[in-house]
Amino acid sequence: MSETKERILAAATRRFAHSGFDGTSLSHIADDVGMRKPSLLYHFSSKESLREAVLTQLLGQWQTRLPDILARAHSVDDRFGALFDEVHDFFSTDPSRALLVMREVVDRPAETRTRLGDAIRPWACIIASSIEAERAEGRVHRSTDPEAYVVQSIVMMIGSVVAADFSAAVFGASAGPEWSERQRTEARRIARFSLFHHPGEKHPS
Amino acid sequence: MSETKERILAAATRRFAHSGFDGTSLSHIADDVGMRKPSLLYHFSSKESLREAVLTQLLGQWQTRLPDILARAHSVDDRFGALFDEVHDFFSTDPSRALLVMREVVDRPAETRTRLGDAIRPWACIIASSIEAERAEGRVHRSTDPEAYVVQSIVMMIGSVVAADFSAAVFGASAGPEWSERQRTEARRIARFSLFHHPGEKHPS
DNA sequence: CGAAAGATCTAACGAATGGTAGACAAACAC
DNA sequence: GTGTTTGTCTACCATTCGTTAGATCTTTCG
Repeated sequence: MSETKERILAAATRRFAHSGFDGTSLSHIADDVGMRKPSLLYHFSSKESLREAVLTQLLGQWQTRLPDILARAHSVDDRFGALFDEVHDFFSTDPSRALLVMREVVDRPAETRTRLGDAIRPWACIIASSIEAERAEGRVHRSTDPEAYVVQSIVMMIGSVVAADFSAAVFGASAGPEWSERQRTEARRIARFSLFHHPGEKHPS
Repeated sequence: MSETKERILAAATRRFAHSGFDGTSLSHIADDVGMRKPSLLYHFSSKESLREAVLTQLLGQWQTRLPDILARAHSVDDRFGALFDEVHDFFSTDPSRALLVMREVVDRPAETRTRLGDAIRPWACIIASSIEAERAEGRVHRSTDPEAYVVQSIVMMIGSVVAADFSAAVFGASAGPEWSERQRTEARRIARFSLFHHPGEKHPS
């Protein structure tokens, strides 16, 4: 892919994530790149094809990182923490990813069910059945619903990234890496404590 | 408010939630109500004022239900479960509410920080400090970050409603009340187990 | 050099959008 | 009855949007 196309794609990704597809005009993107609208359409034949390219790139990045994620989840001692951090990092290092996923889900439900669904289903099912196995052996809470648990975990990761600035304002905290880190830590703690049995640490005294 | 205005407001709420503000034209809303665009603008002077009215109504519904929520959270034995169910019900009984909140957060971050933030801050802080108190007395996990916990809980409730149809498709489940109920139950379980100490139920034998 | 290909530009088009002007009709006030 | 208010309409306007046509400039290649 030519360097120009990549710059257009980067600008479009940022704009679509930030303002939404309908809220972004080709002129906006063209301005970001430093060219005129028709020049942009020379590289991408239509606005729709630009959306396609943005989504394809996002899913590509996801598929590229998948092996790393699964490998680290098997090699490391703390499989759960490693898996959680990897997935969370994918979205938090570039919040545009979280915003794009969320916007696609709500703006184009039908298309997203197949396109995004197919990309997520494999490992979502693997993780769910893995949790189910642990549940059968009594290592995770008996009342756990593995599939619903996976959904809620993903929702927490994406949602907390998307709402980071807003949630910081609610509590009068300054939005930034510190607040994001608190969210990440708490999300991981919630995911872990709600899944595994923990020794009662009541009355630490 | 006149009955006509209410019908317009209802249609606008549905459209804004479903297709977004930018993705909705006044003609769409007018068609839903069964009138022409200028007639609609007779009741709401501009599209922006319509958005304002939709948001005001949503916040009004929230403020109206607040007393019930807090009252039930104090009268009932299971305060936590009652509070969770009340808030969750608010969004799940009318998913448009969840969609609208989310869209406002991502589409108009600056305005939302003050408008929505002011509406949520009071009780979010109350709950957070209430959790903090329980934490100090050792009734909730010591590692809990109360403010971050509240954020994650809200994110779970809103996010799982917004993504309900999509998540059902991922796991091949049929989207519907059954799937929603599984999500709600699991979200509540996650929120509860990650907050309170629980007796080890390992090896139930 | 000269032709071809690649990339960007200006100009414009058709469609859709938010909004306005003003006619028209029904309901109400006096 | 007559005037006024209320509500809906048709027609239109200005703007913006995605897209196309075609000229212009640059680079490549023989």
